Amino acid sequence: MMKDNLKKYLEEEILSSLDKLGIARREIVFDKPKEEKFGDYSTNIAMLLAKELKQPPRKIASDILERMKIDKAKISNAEIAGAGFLNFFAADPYCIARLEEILNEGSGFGRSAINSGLRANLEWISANPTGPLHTGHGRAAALGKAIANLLEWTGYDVTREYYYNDAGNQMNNLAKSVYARYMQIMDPGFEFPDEGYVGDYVKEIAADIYGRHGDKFRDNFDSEYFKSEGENHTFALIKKTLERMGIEHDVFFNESSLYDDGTIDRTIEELKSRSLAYEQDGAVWLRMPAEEGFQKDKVIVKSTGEPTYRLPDIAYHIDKVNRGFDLIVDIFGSDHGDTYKEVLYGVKCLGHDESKIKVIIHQMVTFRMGDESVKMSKRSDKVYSLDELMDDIGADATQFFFIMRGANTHLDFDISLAKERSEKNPVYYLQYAYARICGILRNAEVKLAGDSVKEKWLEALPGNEDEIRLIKVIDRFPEEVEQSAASLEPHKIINYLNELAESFHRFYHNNRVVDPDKPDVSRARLQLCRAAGLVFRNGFEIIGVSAPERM
RNA sequence: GCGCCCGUAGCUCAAUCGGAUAGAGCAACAGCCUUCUAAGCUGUAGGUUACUGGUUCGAUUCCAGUCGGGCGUACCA
Repeated sequence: MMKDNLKKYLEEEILSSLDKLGIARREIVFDKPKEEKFGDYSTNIAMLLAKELKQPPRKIASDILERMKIDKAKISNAEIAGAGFLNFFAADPYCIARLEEILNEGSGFGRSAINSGLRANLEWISANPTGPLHTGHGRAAALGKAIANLLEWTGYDVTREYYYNDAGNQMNNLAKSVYARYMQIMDPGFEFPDEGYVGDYVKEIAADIYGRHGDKFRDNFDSEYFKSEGENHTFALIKKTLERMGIEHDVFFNESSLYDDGTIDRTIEELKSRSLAYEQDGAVWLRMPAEEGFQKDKVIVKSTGEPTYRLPDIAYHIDKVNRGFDLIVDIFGSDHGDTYKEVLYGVKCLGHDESKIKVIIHQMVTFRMGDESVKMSKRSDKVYSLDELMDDIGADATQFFFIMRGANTHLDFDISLAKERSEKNPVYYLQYAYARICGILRNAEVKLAGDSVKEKWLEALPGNEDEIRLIKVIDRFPEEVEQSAASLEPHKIINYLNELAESFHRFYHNNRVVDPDKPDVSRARLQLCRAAGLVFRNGFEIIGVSAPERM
């Protein structure tokens, strides 16, 4: 890729300097300095060598620099600064020439092939069908959507997966809840179960059943029927919400399939035969050794004969490993922070490679409406659903807010703020920049009608400070995508897009793009705008928000 | 009690294997629209990176301890 040229070129030059100095080759790491005066690329190699060579870092830097052949067409300036940093400044003409390549790449600009040929599995949300998704699911939902995109942009073939369980107590509870609401239609005094699901959706399911079957089930609790009605209706709600968020899973993996094909039984036997599990008090316990950091053994099969969630989870992860993925990503809330370790341990001690499994633990989101905290429990009737959140602040802002911060930080989400002052919403800062670009292009169609881009349009670009800075930010997009994908942190893309918007807004403010008196400059700047717009569109696609052409 | 995570400007958060003067947005203050969208731009102010000690050329980052918050610590998921 062209964008690597400068870095690779500098790396080669430095390595060849090291050769001349008789210093062993090693990895040269370049940073993008925080401040412009420190250049576009910076390396601390001289400081790292100081101890080994027992020489002052600045002298080493000077030795290296003297032996480098600096091509002025690429690097306008190279200098030693601070404690011994080597700073390099990209030459303006070189940057400007990049524009043409970027525009040629088009919607592919930012994609890379570093992971092509590899397969990734991303499993997230995975809520059981006992109720609609609530705001507590939002962060994982939004993170997963963006991370799946990031992985695809670096070449992975991504399988988006949803794991669920439609058996067990929770579903029985849903069946009882639906039945109680059904009975209450005919007999308002009918008792509702203590632990029942109180959400309105349960009433709607009951009303639907009553509408179709009348009193057919009066005093006749067909648990399987009510369970299946509950599941179907609830899953429809969940999928509708996901669709609205722009999330589509490729695989819905039903936990019960692990029972049906005997996987669960085989897993138990294997654990027992390897003495990794034992029976006690009528239950089966998994040994959780203190050396691995565990506190005590855990039950994997209850004395009732029913497995706890850990056992199928272990079997499920082994299944994913066996499916041959090169990368397996799970996204959980911090309430699962301990249990995933147990699952990984189970996978490992049964002899499977757990190193391909990466677990993202996101911290809890604190929702509030002004000063009032918002509860998210499914068993409370004051649930704030993901749908309601999207109704209130829009799907874009919802997606954006959930991923704008690192997953591993506690997120404070003031819904009333996002509602009341949505025009102050950071997502609009980015989208507005894009809408502005579209506005300029529309204007150009009118004012510069009939003109087309010439072969040598680049020469007309004045190349002032605002333009050069904007180009440099645009050019960084591919490596930002790579880094963001490698660390599975979509918020980095948002930080980057923020920088892009800032550069663009400043450029826009100081430079008239469409000027019929200067058609060549206009066309050159239009191309710059197109390149910026391209990165916004591609960036929005990754983080999962829309690219509005008007606002 | 024990384990994991977090603690950075008034608020919400960044900070690229440990790097240069710790950065944005919001809120505050002062400016900028006869010009492609002012949902914008420019400037000012705002900090003992919770605290203490350690490791080193250099620590928000790594280590130990203390304090504060979140989540776990179920034969729930």
